[in-house]
Amino acid sequence: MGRYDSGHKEATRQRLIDCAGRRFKEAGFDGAGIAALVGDAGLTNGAFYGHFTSKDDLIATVVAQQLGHSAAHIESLPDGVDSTRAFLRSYLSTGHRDDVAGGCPSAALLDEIPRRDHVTRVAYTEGVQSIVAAIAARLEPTDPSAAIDRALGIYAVLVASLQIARAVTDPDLSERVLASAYENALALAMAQHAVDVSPDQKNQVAR
Amino acid sequence: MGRYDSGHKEATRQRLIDCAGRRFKEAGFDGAGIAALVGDAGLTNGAFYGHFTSKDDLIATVVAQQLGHSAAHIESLPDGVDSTRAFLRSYLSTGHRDDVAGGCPSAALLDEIPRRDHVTRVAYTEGVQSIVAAIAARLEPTDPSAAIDRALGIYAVLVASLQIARAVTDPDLSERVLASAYENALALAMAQHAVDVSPDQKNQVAR
DNA sequence: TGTACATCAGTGAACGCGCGTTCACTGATGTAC
DNA sequence: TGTACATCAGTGAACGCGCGTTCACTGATGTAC
Repeated sequence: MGRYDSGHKEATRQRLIDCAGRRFKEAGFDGAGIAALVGDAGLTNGAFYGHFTSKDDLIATVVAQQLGHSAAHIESLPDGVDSTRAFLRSYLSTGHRDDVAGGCPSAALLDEIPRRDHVTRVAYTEGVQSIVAAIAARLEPTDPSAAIDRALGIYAVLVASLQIARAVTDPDLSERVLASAYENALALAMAQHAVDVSPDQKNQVAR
Repeated sequence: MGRYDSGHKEATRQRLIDCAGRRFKEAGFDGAGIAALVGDAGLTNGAFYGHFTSKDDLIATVVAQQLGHSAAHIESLPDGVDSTRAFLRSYLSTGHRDDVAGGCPSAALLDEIPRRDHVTRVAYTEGVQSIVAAIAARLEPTDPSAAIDRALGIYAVLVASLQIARAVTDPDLSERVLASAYENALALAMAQHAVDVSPDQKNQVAR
């Protein structure tokens, strides 16, 4: 046996993943260097390769865990409309907007995912499916398939609105983006689709 | 006078901006190098600094133009619901999904904007306002302020759905994301908000 | 109990590489006389 | 008409720098005998 008790290396690895999550969300995958995030975890750069085979390996691991946290958070929420409202409020709060490092991984990193390797994209795919399923489970499950479709729309509104609220320099506009996203997400969550076209009409539109 | 006719330098500058737009959307601001994009425009790297003071200067210029193109495109659309539907269809098409370099700048770059300098963020802010105003102008303008709120939601659904459709490895899921985004965007475009809460109720929710 | 050795998480200097940026230079053209 | 010079968009080698990655080494501990 070595100098450290069992579980020590695993704990260090987890610390690296958590620090990397914060750094990646703050600076992007390209913008966050190994030396910096390994320093956050209280190590020096050489230690990194005892835990991960490459930066891409770390990225895939971080993406899987971060999206897993999102899904687990939504699943842990109590049932009911009030709880759903509270979730939308907190997701679209200025606190969340201003906490990129600790916030939603999709809002911080989504458009960089398509540029990453296959393992990372698979991790993201599975994560999104879990999150959307968790949102769908909160909607009236009369039609599970329709609930997934609405959940996708809600997640899209949340993610892009947070992205826009963060990108924009005008504070009033930023708050308006968050406020209108709340209304729009709630509309998708509560309402049946106002436009309920028949399959025939759908095909006409698709043409 | 020099060796080139008047307008030559301006044309070269525009060529650099266009090539940079494609490269940035493909590889991200960090991932696209000056040498590569200057090569696309048929020049060598030293020529760059005759046109821009820095890479950040180029980025701000590209962001302003790219979002300007988005707004101009929407403004150029004919009036009417059918035209709106056609726009949503084409934005959410697999063709657009697979053409990152030629497609929507927000879908490709949004979450990198908050990390860029102030000039770039101001350019983005103004661009988003134009785009949202152009979308709002297509909605029944009974209440202009409410139209802006719905337009923000529509833009959010479009952008994030395209991002997700690009990130995901499962082709069926990718197409479903696009299809459900169409339904959700249309619902926001056509319907009055199903949940039309009074100010009092709003405050209760906000608590 | 004491000594020699194995283990292994972490160290830190060094590597090649590509980046953004600089700068002395080129060379085709227009202008001055 | 001919020659010398100014202009200026573009060239291409070079710069310092930080990146991801490698690797010989350290040193605190457990094990063997």
